[in-house]
Amino acid sequence: MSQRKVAGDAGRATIRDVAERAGVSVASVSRVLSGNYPVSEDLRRRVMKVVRDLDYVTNAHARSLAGGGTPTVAILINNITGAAFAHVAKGVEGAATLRGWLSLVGTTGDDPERELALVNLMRQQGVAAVVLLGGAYDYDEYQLRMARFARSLDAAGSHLVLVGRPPLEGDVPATTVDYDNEGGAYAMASHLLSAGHRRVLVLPGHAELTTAQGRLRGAQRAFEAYGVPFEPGLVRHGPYDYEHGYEAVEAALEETPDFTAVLAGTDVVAAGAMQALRAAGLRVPEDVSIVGYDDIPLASQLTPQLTTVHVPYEEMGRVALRAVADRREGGAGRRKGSDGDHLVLGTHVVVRNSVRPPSRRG
Amino acid sequence: MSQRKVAGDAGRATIRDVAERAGVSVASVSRVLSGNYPVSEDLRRRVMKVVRDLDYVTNAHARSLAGGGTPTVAILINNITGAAFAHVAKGVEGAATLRGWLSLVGTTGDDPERELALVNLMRQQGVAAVVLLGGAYDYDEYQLRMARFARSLDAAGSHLVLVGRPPLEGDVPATTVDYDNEGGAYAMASHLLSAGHRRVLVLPGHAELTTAQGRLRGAQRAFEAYGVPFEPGLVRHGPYDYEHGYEAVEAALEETPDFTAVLAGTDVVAAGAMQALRAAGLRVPEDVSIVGYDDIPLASQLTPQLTTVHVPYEEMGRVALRAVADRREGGAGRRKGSDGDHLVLGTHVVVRNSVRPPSRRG
DNA sequence: TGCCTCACAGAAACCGTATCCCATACACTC
DNA sequence: GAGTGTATGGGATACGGTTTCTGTGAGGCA
Repeated sequence: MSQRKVAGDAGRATIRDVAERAGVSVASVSRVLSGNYPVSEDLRRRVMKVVRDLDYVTNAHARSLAGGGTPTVAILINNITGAAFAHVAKGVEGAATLRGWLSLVGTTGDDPERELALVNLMRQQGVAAVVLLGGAYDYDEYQLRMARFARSLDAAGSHLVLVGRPPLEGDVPATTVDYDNEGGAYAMASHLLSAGHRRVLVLPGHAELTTAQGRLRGAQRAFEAYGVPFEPGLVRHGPYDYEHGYEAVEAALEETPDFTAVLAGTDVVAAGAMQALRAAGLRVPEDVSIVGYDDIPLASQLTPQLTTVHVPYEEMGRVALRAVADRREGGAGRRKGSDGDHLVLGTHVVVRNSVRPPSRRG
Repeated sequence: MSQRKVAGDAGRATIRDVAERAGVSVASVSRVLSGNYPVSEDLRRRVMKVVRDLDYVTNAHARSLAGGGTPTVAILINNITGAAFAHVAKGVEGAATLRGWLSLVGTTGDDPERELALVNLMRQQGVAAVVLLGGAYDYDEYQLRMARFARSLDAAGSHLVLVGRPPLEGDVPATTVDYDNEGGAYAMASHLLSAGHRRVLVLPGHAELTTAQGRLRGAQRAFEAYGVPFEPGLVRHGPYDYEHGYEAVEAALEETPDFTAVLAGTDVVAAGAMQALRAAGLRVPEDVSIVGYDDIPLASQLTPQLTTVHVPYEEMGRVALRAVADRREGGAGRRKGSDGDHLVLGTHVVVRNSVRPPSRRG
């Protein structure tokens, strides 16, 4: 009698099918599977056998609708291809999996419209948190947008986490996980200065990008600390990509060729810069020293291996997830403005082979 | 009266809240929002205003339980950090977004247990398809595992897509998107041979990895075509990473130092090989030529820029999603063994600066 | 032996949305 | 002015689980 149902089953088996076939109630099956209620060994065995026979899995949608369900974190990235972001995603994903959480990844392609659409989509999914990665432009509008997102998610019982972005001002329900951008740049610049370099080409990134601003500021502070005048003419802004590194060095060799070192805002920019120097017949590090920022795998795969600033991307991801999980377990009604809203991780210089004392090439 | 509900609302607003506040029925709200049923302009306005006021979004779980819902693709990756995989993921994600589909990413960490767990998790989520990326070991067990996955997903109305993995034998409901692994290796080896190289160090990858087997086979065929004896002693197997490239070259320089070119199984392996050659005082490409495989961004960021085989990773991702979408729209009851189960994309050699005719170093 | 407690199983009430089926109002036609 | 068709809104139900509430048999104790 129940054979017909099972045989002609086009879609997936339901909990009712399992119950019927095992000769027990639906409630019992649910209890065996979720395991949060005592059941007799006999019942468990009978149910599990049918579950295996039917290759049954519970319907996650129904489950989460009924109140149970796996918590989910959404990770929103500008560009899944960026090496740094991949590491953060890995950290989040790993920590999520460890707790049995699920993680979703969406890419925004640097488009604010898509970012908005994705945040809403994630809200529909009822995610426990939305993790936003990557640098942000245009400080004022950014603050407004993010504050709206934060409140909107908060009202829906979710939470916004900003990773590698500037923290939000005022009383906004969001968590920020950041690293010491300026401090890393300070240390990196100090490293060059203490090696004797005085004329340093600085490629901090886009002027509007907060990350670039921090890195530039750190470099400036180091110059001040060493009593070396900082030359605005040796600063060149541009995107964080290989091409910019190449072109910036090309232009600098034309206009201000007396620099003895390059302080790149990113390892990828450094790779481009290195290539341009070589194309101009200059040796690295004998003629020109060069340093990067981020410590992605590329840094140790270049020749010479790149001295750079290690940013704990993967740990940032883990920390972000832990912050969300703690908040969720530590009771929902957490006080606004409580501590732990802004976590800052440290960075450090990784010394490899791309820096030498300045030559007298100039 | 309804004020109490709205004001004290801890979680998110429901469609009922919206209906009540707008003074219409739940059904009407649903119809306004999904837009697949005629509603009067007046009704639409009233409902939309309340939706905005309450910042309401529909519950995706409830929606998909009730039959509607956004199709979702799951992407399962070994390691999110791998550059090639990131590009496939990007292709899938992009194509999915274009159709309004959602995409989920999970990482297996090369662990078959986790792979199984993830496939089940995705089955629970009711995904439209599961896309599995990356090379696979152990041919026999692999076939069995995948066949089980395929049938299991198929029974649940979902579908398995293998990308960059060997196709399944027999009558299994799965789609494979592949590229011409062997052909690319053949072309790459021919490139070296036609430049005059005869003693070539080959680093195809792990011997059990099907990708490595294909690349090795392609190289062998090229040697045969050129009438050059293929030396098994110049083949060194190992993982697809930087360290293997370095160590393999180090060892080869010790044992069989007369090679004039390196045919690396991967761009990353090539990077390691290049570094080891430099460490031994050899110049690339003046003393030793070197080629890679994959054409990831790294290839053009090395010095010299790497000649390599371009694999259309992103397109593979797009193609994979298109295959799933077509199948889903083209009626569920597609005949088994129908065409389109195995799609093969072409590759081509990208010539850069890492190959020269052999020197008489030896 | 009778009563009470405990351990477990079943029935039923939700969770939030889509949709089927029916009711109503209005415009038209004859 | 009655009858028919069309456009649109509402009520009820289904989706597949979880959980609360209730019921029942077995065992412990007097």
